[in-house]
Amino acid sequence: MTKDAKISEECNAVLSPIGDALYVIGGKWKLRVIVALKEGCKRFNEIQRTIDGISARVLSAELKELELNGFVKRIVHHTQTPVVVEYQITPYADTLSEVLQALANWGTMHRDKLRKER
Amino acid sequence: MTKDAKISEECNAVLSPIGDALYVIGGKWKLRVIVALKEGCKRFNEIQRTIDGISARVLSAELKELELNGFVKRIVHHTQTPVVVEYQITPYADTLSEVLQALANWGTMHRDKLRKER
DNA sequence: ATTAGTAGTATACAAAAGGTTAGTGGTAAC
DNA sequence: GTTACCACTAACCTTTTGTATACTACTAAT
Repeated sequence: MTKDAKISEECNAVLSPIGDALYVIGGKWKLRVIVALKEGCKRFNEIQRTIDGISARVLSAELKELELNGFVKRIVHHTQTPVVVEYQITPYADTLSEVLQALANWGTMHRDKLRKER
Repeated sequence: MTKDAKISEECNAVLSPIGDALYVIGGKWKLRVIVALKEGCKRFNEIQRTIDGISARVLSAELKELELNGFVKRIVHHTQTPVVVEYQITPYADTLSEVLQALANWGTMHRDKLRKER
């Protein structure tokens, strides 16, 4: 096996799961929406107010994708009019806690580093 | 303090560091490039061959950004012509190991789950 | 009666990200 | 002598992502 092929093989053992992960939770908003739901947001407008800068159109699309991937459950309460819609995180979303923790830790560390450098 | 304001405050304590992290290492390619370099890739074309689907134009841009953020060092060897360029990961890139590990673990788990569901 | 809130969708547009193709100027292998 | 490798870059195009505005249809507060 050539050197290149060996590197490539080892690489892909790490690259492809990371690719799989980024495929579902990558992008600007997905993790943020999950965090917002985790922290107790349930209603559409509540989520939008919490996540700075997200538009209704994008939030709507993100919620749909997250539902498709099993992170979120959409519950419609027909008990009264107008309809009340509630979004719940599923237990599967909890499997992301390590990823979220690692990202939050690193983000905090990185910001501190930038502050000291200036 | 209202309920919404409280949720919002707690949320942002987690959301803003995650936002900071995604700002520098978010996007389709950054983490992949870092992994490739970590695993021993050093040369431009070698990296491009390893990361499936990346174009020279995009790789070039990603490497520049990574250099700017202190993850990568670009070293030009003028010893011979044509010039040989080497990319090295910096120790700062190692601070990402927890994030990478968490993502790779989750990606592996997620793929297994999808395989079983089908 | 007006205003705001609910949970979105439709439309149109702008910006960002990424892909494709071609090309540089040299060297080294077939 | 043709081809391929090296490390890119420029120009151009497409796709993705996001923004802004308006709208629905109903309720509750001012």
